[in-house]
Amino acid sequence: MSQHRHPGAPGRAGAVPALPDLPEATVARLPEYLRALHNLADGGHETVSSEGLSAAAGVNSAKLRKDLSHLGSYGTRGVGYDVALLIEQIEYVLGLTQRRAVALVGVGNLGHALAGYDGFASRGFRIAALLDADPSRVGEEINGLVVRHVDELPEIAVQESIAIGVIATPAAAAQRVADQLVAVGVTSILNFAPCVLSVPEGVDVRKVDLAIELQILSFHEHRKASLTALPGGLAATETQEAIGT
Amino acid sequence: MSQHRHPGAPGRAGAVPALPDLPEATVARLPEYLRALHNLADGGHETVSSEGLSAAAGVNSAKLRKDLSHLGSYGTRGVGYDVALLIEQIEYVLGLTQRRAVALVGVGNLGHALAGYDGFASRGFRIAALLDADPSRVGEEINGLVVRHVDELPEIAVQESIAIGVIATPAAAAQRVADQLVAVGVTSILNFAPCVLSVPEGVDVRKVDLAIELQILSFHEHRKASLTALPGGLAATETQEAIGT
DNA sequence: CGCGATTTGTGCACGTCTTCACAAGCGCCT
DNA sequence: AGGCGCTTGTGAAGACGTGCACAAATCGCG
Repeated sequence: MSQHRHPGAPGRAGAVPALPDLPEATVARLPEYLRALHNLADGGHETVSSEGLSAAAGVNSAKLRKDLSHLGSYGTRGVGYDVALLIEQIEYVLGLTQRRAVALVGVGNLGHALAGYDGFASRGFRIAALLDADPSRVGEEINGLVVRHVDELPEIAVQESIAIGVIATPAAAAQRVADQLVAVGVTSILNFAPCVLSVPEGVDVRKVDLAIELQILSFHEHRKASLTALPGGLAATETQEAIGT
Repeated sequence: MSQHRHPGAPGRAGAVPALPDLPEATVARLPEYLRALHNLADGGHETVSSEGLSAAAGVNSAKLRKDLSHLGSYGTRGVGYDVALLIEQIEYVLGLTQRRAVALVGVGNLGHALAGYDGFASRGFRIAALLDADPSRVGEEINGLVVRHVDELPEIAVQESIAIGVIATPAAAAQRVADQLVAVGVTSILNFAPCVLSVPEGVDVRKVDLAIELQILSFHEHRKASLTALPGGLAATETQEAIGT
């Protein structure tokens, strides 16, 4: 594919490709850059400036340049970044060069939607298994996959090389599922259940709580309301989403 | 007792009490504290120490105390925090004393699930309208609500006092929907579409992108794999990923 | 009534993240 | 070849967030 140098993917047999030690904040933005870059590539752009890309990703351009500089020097001064090369680099760093297998546990309301969400497949992931603890749900077919019982996890994990577990169960069941996932060697968990998971060191958990997002918005609504009600108190406190057009 | 002013004393109906100026990081954690507090209250606890609450919320206890101190002084040294009082205070600050009406736009795969998610109702929100641009979806009934066409938004917004808009449409439609929401006065948007929204100043947008969460986990998987490959080389799972040449 | 056990609230130091501003590098045009 | 305009990459400064460690406050008990 590329005759470009691969600083992140050296051919040295046995050597570990030195992953740059990226700041967490940068890691969290890379997927956004990646999405913007794919859009640009689809639009026929071959290069893009930090200004252009940062606008497409909704961030400050200096921040974007600093983020990218952590990956190495893939831009050309006076020109910008090669879109295809940058996509390749970010995908490599994010570990998306291999399609990771995801096990989704909990096929209720939300789980159903996640199972049918094609954004996973289109961005480097493969839902390899649907699991549920409820026997009445086992056997159901969703999107071409048959729901299996969560106790089958050990065999499935080996068979499918599960890399990531997604928990979409009720809160009460989440910790137990997390324990089961950890037991079969899963070290990355995405938790949609509204509860705190306790996992051993070395296991990464990310949490998505839909109600929390609304509550944060509610705070800002409340705050905006109280500000406009105050006489002469129009504080210019911007939030982070000022994306000019 | 302290003669502290109670910024959130819910007794005062007319005047809007000055909201403390909270750090964003604190605001983002308050909902988590609130959830933990509700659990404690259900469990019969009347008071809780910062140590106990922080464990239940999965954070450092010093951080918790600092967060709460921003709300005012609602703890008692030597005792802890009054659970009921703290719930009341946090709910007040987050603006949850009134049940906010949410309009959900996009009743596809994900939208369906969100419409049926009872976590919204149980945490202070009311899904007041389901909207879609697709005429073939209009009229469908989900969870007791009938899907209406998105062009009816203006009337619905007034009728239902919509406070928050949730966008669960495909990315291509999201900006248009956002514009429509802003046009009817919505100033808080939760966006599930994988794209950047451009909105006028004063409108808050929060974004939830499920694939991005997985990609962040993927990075850490990738990183862990490259690290464990260092000593002795047990990385049978991921060695093939460093195909460079 | 005073003392010790307990827990909050916070000053301080440290690390991370953001943003500005600009030198260095690159390509194009004359 | 040389100059000019454009863009990257980065040093430095400041804002923000975190966590330790401890004084101040409170309760219970003898």
